[in-house]
Amino acid sequence: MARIQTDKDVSRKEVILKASAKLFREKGYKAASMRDLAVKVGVEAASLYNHIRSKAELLHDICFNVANVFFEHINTVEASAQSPIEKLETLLRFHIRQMIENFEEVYVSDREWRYLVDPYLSNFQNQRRGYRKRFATIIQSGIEQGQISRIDASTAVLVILHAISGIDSWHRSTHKVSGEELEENIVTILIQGLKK
Amino acid sequence: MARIQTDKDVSRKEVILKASAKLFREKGYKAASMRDLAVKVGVEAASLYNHIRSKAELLHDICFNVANVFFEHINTVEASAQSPIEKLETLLRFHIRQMIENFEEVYVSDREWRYLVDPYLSNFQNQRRGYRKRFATIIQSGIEQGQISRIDASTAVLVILHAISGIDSWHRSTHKVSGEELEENIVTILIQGLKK
DNA sequence: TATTTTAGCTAATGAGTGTTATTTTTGTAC
DNA sequence: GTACAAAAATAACACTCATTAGCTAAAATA
Repeated sequence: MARIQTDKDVSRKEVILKASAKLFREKGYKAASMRDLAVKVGVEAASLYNHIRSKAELLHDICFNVANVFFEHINTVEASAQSPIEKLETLLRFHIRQMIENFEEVYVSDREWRYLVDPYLSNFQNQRRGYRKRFATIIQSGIEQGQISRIDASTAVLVILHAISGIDSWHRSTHKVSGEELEENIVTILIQGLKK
Repeated sequence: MARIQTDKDVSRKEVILKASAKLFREKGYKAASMRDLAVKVGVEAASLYNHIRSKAELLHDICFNVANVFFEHINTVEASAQSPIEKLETLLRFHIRQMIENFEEVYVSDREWRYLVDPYLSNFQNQRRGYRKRFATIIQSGIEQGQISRIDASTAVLVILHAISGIDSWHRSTHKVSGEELEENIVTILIQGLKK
């Protein structure tokens, strides 16, 4: 009988959550089975239910944990005294770093959220829409102040956010470029492209 | 007994293929069942097998049809007399237009290819790698000719290709921006960002 | 019209799914 | 060592899945 390993403050649920993020990223939420997860954790499938309520709960926790991190960050950015284009760069760099440092969770939250069930699904979609709107508002004020060239702000948001999600390919390929280099390259391409 | 509707030259398999692309885009390959597909086509699930070999075959056909279109296009671009940055713009515009006009198939090929099974999976991955390499080579020669600023070419490819996949959100949302506007916006952001 | 081919149906199969109730084992405090 | 709670295992459940077999009706061909 193999117990779930837990170092210090890490609860068994957190161990399962971490493993599920990796599994969902590798196979996709629907294709990942609780038996797969059990193997990763080193335990029988049914035993997982001593610590979690359902498979859906795992996805839910991953998605909303990630969403909260980004929401807290944009709060501080909006409250700061930076210029629009500086704010934009701060947001962009935060996204890139999150994608690198917290890869599995951010990736799952980005690609698998659609398998959330209501009411969490609608909730998540609303949050997502809200975030993008606030992002677009920053770009819009950059345009109005003449710092950013006259493009459709919401298109710019889509381009930026999806460009960042491209990091997954970098993450999987053999890391020929360092995280710092990657960050600088992306910032160069996207910020320069927006500057007037 | 309800027959599958076919206008003139469209075979019943093609009707099923089209419906499956839409279904796979909406629900994801794994979450989409043959019973779902049967409903969409207006027939019993088992009847589908008079025209197709398997669910896997549908995904395979979608992915490789799309891949072939892009391969043929990059062949003509490489053979053309355009400058690197013009080639880049041509490729970019083609991607955008394909994403708009051929949305379901391109989207599925982009997001669901990982559910292909070997040997098709490896095959597809190799093609994909090859395409990106050729894309990166064009950017690289643009850098060497001083048209494009000195960034990592393969990162630029990732940014561009993923930025385009962001169009799905536009496609789903209420089309507030026209296809042409969208194209111009994206080209502005990405090409200007690369120009020296 | 008679015959063959195509395309649909119903029914069933076996494998895999998330999850549960129940029982057994483990670690810990007295 | 005994008692107790936490965490594991076992076995089973009700479902869904892609796919096959066998049969029938409709369409195409002659």
